[in-house]
Amino acid sequence: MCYQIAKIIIDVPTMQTDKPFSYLIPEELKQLVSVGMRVHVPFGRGNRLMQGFIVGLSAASNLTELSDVAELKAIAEVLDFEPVLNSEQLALADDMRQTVFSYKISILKAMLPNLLNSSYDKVLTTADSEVAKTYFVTKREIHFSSLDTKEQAVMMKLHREGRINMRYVAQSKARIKTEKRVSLVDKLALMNLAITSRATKRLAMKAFLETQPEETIWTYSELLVTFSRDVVTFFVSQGILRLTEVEVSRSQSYFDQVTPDEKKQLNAEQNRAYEAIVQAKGGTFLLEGVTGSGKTEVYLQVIAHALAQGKTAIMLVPEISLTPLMTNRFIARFGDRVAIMHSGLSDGEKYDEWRKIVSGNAKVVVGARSAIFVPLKNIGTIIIDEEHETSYKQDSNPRYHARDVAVWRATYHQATLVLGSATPSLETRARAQKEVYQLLRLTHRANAQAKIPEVRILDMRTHLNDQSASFSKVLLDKISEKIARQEQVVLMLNRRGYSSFIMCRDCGYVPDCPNCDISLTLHMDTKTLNCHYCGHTASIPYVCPNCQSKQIRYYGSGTQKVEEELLDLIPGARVLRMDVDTTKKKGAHEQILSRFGAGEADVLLGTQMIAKGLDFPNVTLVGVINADTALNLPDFRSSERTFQLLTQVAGRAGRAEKAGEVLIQTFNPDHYAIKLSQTHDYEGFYQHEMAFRRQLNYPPYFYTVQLVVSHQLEEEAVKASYEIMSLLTAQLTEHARILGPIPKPIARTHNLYHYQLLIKYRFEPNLVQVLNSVLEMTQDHAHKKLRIIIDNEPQNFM
DNA sequence: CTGCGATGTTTC
DNA sequence: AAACATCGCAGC
Repeated sequence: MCYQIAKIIIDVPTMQTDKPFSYLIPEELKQLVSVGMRVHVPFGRGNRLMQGFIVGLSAASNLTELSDVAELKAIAEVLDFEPVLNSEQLALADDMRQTVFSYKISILKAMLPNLLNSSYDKVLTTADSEVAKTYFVTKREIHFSSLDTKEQAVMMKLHREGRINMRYVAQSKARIKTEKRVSLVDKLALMNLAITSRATKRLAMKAFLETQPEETIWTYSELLVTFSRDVVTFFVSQGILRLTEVEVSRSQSYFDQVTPDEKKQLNAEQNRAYEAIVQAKGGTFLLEGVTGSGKTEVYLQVIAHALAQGKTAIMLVPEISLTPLMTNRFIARFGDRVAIMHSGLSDGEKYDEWRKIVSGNAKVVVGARSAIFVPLKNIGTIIIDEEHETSYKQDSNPRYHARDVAVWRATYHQATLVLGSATPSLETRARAQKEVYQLLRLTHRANAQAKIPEVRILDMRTHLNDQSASFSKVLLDKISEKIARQEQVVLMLNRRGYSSFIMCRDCGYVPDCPNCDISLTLHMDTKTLNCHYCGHTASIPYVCPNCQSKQIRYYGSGTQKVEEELLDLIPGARVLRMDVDTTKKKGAHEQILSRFGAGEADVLLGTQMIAKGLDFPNVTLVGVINADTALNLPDFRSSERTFQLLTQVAGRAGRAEKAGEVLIQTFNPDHYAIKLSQTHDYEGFYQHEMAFRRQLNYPPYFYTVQLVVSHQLEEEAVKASYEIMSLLTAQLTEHARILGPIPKPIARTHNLYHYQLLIKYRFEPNLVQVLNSVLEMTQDHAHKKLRIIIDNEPQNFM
């Protein structure tokens, strides 16, 4: 069969272009192309080159939609020797298009490492000698993207006048890793260089360089350890040092540092779960195991079993748990058959890991959400740890849930799917109840000496402490006691609703973002006020714009403030703080944890991020400063979140032979989410919460779809959301409930007003069709500038 | 009538 | 997304 025409999805994410376009396959490419490859094709009136994916091939005779084959344009370039998307991934994308309301191209791109996305540019040349003299002095060609907007405007004008030629280029991004090197090129100049005695840093570097022979080469980063960037730049500008970039390989070295380990003996419960999973031919399991019950060991052995069968495995963990500590357990067990996929990797490293998977060298993939798409063949098992984590749902397009993709892929491969958690999501637990999933329980800690910690709830209304807003006396005394016994303490601050800001002490003025309905966040590192939604920055005022007072005070983040208070109350306590501020730098997260593990601090104070997976035997006290801040959020899952968080963090205490204690401070001691976490009673919580969900028709009894309508003008947003609501009411069955439209909790961001609608339904055969008609409606003439987001099973309502 | 900016249309 | 077409309006 000789195919002449390729169906191609173009890299333009709009409704109108969300369909395959037909292109001729030039004779010389006929042997090269196949489905799943990337190509560059001329697109649109200007024939600019765009990347596309071949999703189908056909003979010319099958072409019915166009009258003349000659009207088709031809593929310009084939980018791959082998398809980058296999048939499974293409089929998955087809199905996801039906459930995830996002464009096909966005779904396809989500499946691939970023490096495989082309970058686009225009190259300018000129035959006009006058233009050449003014603009093309140093080079014959100019890359459009290298110009600033003013210059770009000039070039556009010259192009319109026909004095400049424009050529489109599209490029698959560079795959070469480089490293900056610094070499000493002119020692003579160094000797003659006069530096004033006040420039001590420069003098220090000069003195150092004088001891080095000419032609010495350092890596840039190595020099930066001792000298600041400014100083190095100074010597470069003097022509004494030269900066160069060299290619280096991204070879993985992380396997060498890990000592291999052997499988551990499973206890009776673990073994029962293991046997149930490996005996099964496919199907989904819910592994509900208390914190510390050894779920990971079960996962490891399930994976080992799959490998022994010649199959492969995907292991998903939440991004935040994807630490070297965690991945090393997999590397220790499976060696270089493991590929790691997480956001900390550079695009190049991700690409290398992806290559390792495509080539078949990796058999086990450990990664965060997006790792669910990896092109492993012959998958035997997929495991999702901490399956209740909301980070498995992507909160930007394409809004897929990794759990749903996992179910699809497990079915495709007839693989077993294991969902593990100490506190499963209600949706999952309910499916286990209905025996859609098979429920397996681990009720004991794997380490027989480790006991489930004792939890005390402190009613902050009766434990108020005049010395401190954050700490009750009971908690303070306990912390001091533990420090005295040289044991360690983990303190968690439920951060939601806290961030640093500035406020006028006299009139209470708090600066807010001009584009969004939210106050600006203080960033001490840049000394600016930033908006977390739209990125707007403003400088810190010295004088209150409202009352001209100079009494402007800085309010630190919750953790910062609590740290200050703690140091005030227990002088000499060694505290490590872990929050967004202290973990911004790459590797900072691990560094803090390893310092704490090494006993360099008595107290680890942090936000939610310390609730997961930490395993420090010397931690005997866990304190929760404010258990309830998430409880009052306008989200029907707030109780579930609170219960999960408290249970997770309580699990950090008493991991070894020393008994652990947990103290939870709260203003809502009678709330069931808090009370039931005291007894680690997940099943009790499940029953209670299910009754609540049933009463209010929330998931898992009902499915939900959220629609968010945004427009610059509030009345337009309101108008459109009412139109959508009437469309929905007319087309859905009378069993569907439509809530709203109501303004979003943060009603305005990016200068757009947001209104939301929530559809709750149990069975709506036409739902996909109806929602697509909503999408079409919003593309209408009358609805320009209207933005709409359709979120199937939303996880966040903020 | 010319020249532009804003707005709309189309992309195999 | 971005080029190109079209519309409408200011300036002569």
